[in-house]
Amino acid sequence: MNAPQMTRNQALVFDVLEKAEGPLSAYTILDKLRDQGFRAPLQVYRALEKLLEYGVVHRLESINSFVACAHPGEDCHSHGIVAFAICESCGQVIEFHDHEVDHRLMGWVRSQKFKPAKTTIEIRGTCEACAA
Amino acid sequence: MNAPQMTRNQALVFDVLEKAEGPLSAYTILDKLRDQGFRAPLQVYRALEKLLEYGVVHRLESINSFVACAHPGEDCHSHGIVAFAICESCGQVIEFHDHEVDHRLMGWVRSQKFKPAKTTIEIRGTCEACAA
DNA sequence: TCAATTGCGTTATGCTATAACGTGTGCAAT
DNA sequence: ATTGCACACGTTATAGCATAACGCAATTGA
Ligand SMILES: [Zn+2]
Ligand SMILES: [Zn+2]
Ligand SMILES: [Zn+2]
Ligand SMILES: [Zn+2]
Repeated sequence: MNAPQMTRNQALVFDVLEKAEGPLSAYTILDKLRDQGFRAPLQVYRALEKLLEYGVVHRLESINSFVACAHPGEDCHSHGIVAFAICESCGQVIEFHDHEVDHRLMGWVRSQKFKPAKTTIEIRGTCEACAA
Repeated sequence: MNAPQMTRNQALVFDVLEKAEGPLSAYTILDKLRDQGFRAPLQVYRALEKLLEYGVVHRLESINSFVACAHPGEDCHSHGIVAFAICESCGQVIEFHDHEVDHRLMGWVRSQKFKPAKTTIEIRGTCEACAA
């Protein structure tokens, strides 16, 4: 999925996510866009839905938050499963990919004749900087 | 974490999960336990919190639901990262483990000096029986 | 022009999860 | 026995996350 042309709302939401230090919840995004005329959650969720489709934003299932893709231009859909390490102390997120992990999971999936649609890999813990 | 002795509420919640065909939300569990005297979400969430500690229940982050461990007696904490394949059609969940995946992820984590606390691997898609 | 599609705004609602307070019970130290 | 603590429990209220349903406006393509 390639981004055709972002609408105003999509661009505003994406901009907020790109400039953020870490992942943001939909309601946090909403608050940051009140001055630009955002009034309701749906404005954010509808924009996010498209940005997820375009592959320029990722959803972190384990913390109900969203983050801009760390590999712009590479088209995350093409480089396999995306994994995230989430620091529960500072909120920083590291996005990475591991082809061997993809390979093992897809092997298992094949062996079960399971048809994967969306795969989530999220490691929550403490980043190096935050380590005690 | 080994289960010392379940309280009444914990046993009721666990029983519901064990007898269920698939994962259940906290509120669905609540509804199923109204006849046993459950009135409020906290009764369910508090029981779930303990059951998760004991390792006899897993939380599926991507669908905000809970499922009884498919490998009773093995102590899921001991056999590494737990992964789930979730059929979005019939709701069935397959719990599995792959040491190579663990190994790769833990290798990455070490290389980043990231300290993992809890890792989520969830594959949403369609199971063999539900395939078109 | 007409119909279909898409984005948008608004209101209302539903689902998920926790805060805060108080009660009762079991158990150990004094 | 009394005191203090830990823990489970019950209840009410609130916070946080997400979508349904309606109507309007702009775009596009037949
Ligand atoms: Zn990405
Ligand atoms: Zn950190
Ligand atoms: Zn398990
Ligand atoms: Zn199925």
